[in-house]
Amino acid sequence: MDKWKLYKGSLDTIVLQLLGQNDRMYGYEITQKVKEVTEGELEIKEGALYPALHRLEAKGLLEVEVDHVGNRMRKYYKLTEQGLREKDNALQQLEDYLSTMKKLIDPNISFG
Amino acid sequence: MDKWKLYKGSLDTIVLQLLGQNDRMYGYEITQKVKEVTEGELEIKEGALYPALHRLEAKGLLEVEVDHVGNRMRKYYKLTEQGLREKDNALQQLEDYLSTMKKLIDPNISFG
DNA sequence: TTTTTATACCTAAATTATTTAGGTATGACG
DNA sequence: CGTCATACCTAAATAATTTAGGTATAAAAA
Repeated sequence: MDKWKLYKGSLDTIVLQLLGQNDRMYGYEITQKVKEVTEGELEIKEGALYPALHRLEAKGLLEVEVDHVGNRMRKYYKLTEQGLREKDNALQQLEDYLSTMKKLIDPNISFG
Repeated sequence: MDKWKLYKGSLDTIVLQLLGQNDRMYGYEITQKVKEVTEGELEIKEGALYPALHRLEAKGLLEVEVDHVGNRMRKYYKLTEQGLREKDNALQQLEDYLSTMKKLIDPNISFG
């Protein structure tokens, strides 16, 4: 489905937001959390998520901590101070996006 | 600015919506209308718009009528019947996008 | 016990939507 | 005469995603 084409560009925002709510999370956990919270409506692909995490880390917005559960690796990510600011920024951008779309699409829509 | 990265994927929706409101419009007019309605917040690039119009036409969502004002060409686009349905569909998708983002981002946001 | 499913990480190639950066030409204004 | 607004267009580069793999451990099912 190309049903989710609107999400293009939203992944970073989602990741930053979840890490704002949960202090630290690992990649696989994020995919599951998103599926759970959205009741299966949105599925984050690993092929999109892992590169995104690496990108955000490279930009200094996330920091990593590698843990082990048994023999299995987990890479926990958390917001840096800069990431915290960027999270708020991303939220503001989402609101701006909304208000702009509203202007373009009103009066047909009820953004509730 | 990558400020508008969230708009990626929204262009078709915007075009369909404007044509739902205005019966027929030509490309340049759309760029101006968007600038006007959003008070300069969003600027549709011609390099994005014209290919999008051609794509939507190829999909059978728009039909063209070529007019002339003096010697200058205008290609007016209007929704086909299929385009009208797809317009409503796109609107629904936008609302779905919103409700999904709300689930992910609540309780921090007030989508008003 | 063997196979499958879930967990957990990853990358490369293809796809898609955009921006950037042009090009062509007419008409209006100074 | 030159510049700016109008009006169309495309090609190359950029960016974010999907698709389609790969590796390996742990748990559940057959």
